[in-house]
Amino acid sequence: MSGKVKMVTMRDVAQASGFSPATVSIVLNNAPLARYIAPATKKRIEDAAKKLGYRPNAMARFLRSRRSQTVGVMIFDITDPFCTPVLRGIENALYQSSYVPIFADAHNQRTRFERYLEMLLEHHVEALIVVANWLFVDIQLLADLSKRNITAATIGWEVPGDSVSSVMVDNEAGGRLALEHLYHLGHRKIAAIRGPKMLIDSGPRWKGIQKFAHSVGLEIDPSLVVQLPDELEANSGFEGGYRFTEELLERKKKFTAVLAFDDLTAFGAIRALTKAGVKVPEQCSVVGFDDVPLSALAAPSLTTVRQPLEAMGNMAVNLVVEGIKAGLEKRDWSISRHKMTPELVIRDSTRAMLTAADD
Amino acid sequence: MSGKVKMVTMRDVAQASGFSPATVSIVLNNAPLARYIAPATKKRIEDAAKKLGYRPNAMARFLRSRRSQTVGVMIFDITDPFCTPVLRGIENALYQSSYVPIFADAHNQRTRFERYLEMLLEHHVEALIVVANWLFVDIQLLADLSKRNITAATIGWEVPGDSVSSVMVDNEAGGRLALEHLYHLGHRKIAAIRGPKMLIDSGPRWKGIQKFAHSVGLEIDPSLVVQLPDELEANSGFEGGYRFTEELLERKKKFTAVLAFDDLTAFGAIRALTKAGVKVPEQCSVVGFDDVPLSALAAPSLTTVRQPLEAMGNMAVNLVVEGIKAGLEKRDWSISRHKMTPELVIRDSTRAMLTAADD
DNA sequence: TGTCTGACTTGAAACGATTCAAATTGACGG
DNA sequence: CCGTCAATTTGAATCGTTTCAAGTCAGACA
Repeated sequence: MSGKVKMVTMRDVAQASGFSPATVSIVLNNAPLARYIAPATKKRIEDAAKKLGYRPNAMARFLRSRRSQTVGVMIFDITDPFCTPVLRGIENALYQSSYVPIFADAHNQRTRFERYLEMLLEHHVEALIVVANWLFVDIQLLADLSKRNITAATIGWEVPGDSVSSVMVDNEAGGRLALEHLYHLGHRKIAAIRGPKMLIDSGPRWKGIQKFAHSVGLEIDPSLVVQLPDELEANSGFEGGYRFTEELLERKKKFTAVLAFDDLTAFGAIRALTKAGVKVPEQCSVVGFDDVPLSALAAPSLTTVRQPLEAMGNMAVNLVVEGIKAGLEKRDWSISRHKMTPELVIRDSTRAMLTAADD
Repeated sequence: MSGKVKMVTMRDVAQASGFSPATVSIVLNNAPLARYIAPATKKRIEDAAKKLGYRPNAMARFLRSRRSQTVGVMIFDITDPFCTPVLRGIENALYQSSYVPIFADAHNQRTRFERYLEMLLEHHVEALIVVANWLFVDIQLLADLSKRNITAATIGWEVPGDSVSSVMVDNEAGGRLALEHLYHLGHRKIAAIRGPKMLIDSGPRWKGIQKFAHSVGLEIDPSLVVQLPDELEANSGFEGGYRFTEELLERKKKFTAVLAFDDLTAFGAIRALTKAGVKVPEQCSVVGFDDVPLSALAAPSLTTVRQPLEAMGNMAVNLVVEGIKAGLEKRDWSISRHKMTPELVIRDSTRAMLTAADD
């Protein structure tokens, strides 16, 4: 149908401008040597390039310069609403740095993770960013990357050793914020749905809660505490929240607030409460964690502890870009672990206790 | 830190196995010529490759064979919940075909779209898939792609001309399903929030509604119909739904159901109704369109017309993969336009009219 | 013995860019 | 008129694969 358009190569630009390919390369890339090129020459070359519609061939460029302008972005499950803002943050920061993201979604499966890793390596990504929030697969493989001089960063997870940078929220501070909020609203009988043991976030988040409770002399009734099981189903948070809230209700112990492990869990809890005829927030407050996008839209909108997801994506990119630069300049460089500060977002799912209440 | 690991090239495999690079290439790619290679040779080469941990260099391969194993995926706004399932569908299908997606998010901005297009071309993607649901940017540029022999497909939008395939939902059928449902529940005073004029979906969806109304002799009161403005804000659907429902309520005309343009609009409507003290679904039913992931989780969960989003992503990939194949074999090939059938998903935001009602 | 078949393998030329060491040029001081 | 120097520009090698036309070689056949 269409007459195959011949690709415009650097040769063509050289011919058109009357200089050699070497010069063209130097000018168009603004290489160090460009300092010595006469301004008139530069102009002629640039004009020729524009007129011909020259577009550098990223592949050919890589072959010589070892730079693919490409970064692997491995998401463990794009279906999880947590991931979208993070991805946005990553994408945006990469765009600023003129890198192009190669997208991989592991679907929470180890084999898929491995195969994608393989593919990313074949495509010679200059760095790898892994978003691994709700994840039950070990990612030790990442440690090997540093051997190949590929900088890597994880978001929402940490890899032991000193070869992978990471960006996480300060879970302990977040846990504290959540309980503090309920406490100040006057709640004392507080149920809690803890995160699965295997999740890295669960521990610190709970610790923050306990610390605050202790600091104000609040006792958390163990019979009002449940823990999500280790599962890797998508949306298992919602299901879990629903099921365990039902269980809490069946125990017939009174509570006026629920501290959910994350937003999805919170939605599950709200659903269970509503179904049981308990009005949120009138009769029971619920607070989540993460502030995934739908939390603002849901009815009632969710009070939650916000992770700065987009900023975390940004941060991870900045880290690996620094790593890439260091590698190029053969500078020393060491990984870093970032803890971002969470923020309480107050919406409609929590409410102050009526004066009548307490004990 | 780490001792730079030398890359294993095909040369190394050749040396190790005692054959020439040419033979190695033929064997490892299972090229046509492999028919003539002795089985013993194949085995030795494959063993050597495995032992050395050989990994083909995608870039070098491209340079010669013109195959990048790469497909561009341009999303107009990943923040829109509509996009996630589509992306999942695309990713999954590409993975099956051993293509790697290069991810681009236009943020609904023309300049960004153009720049990304440029970058994708530099990376020599073999095809391009564009997800463009809530989009106010013209994508005529896509037509140029066919000149470069790059097959393209759009999801949720159509490009005039015969150079770009497309996958859309059958909006007219969907509109019909929505109204039909409300009608069968006994609703007669139905408010409608139409989509923005510039959106390609708005027209057909409304047409489906009107056709059904006409077929059962239902009159849709024009004073109960509003139309969303042309805006490109993220979540403008939610805002719009909220604002226009408030407006409808102010008009003091009674209605028992709302036909929202899409799910986000529906959530906005529900929020406005709830705020005004109108209970959903007890006093007013609301039906959406799309079935974005959060529709199942929200409270009340949303009755909606489902677009098979993941399948649409799949479909688009199949189309472009066929296009790529045809191009390689120099076969003729022409684009196609697919209309997927929508499906009514009944959840908790709609309810049958009480007998007392009507007129 | 010489030639002819297959049946396998391979040499060498691309592909499009980058990178230095080296070439060219013109001017200038001696 | 020559040597030197600074200011520009370039030749040619190289990156790792793929691709055919062409090579090798053992045995079969005349």
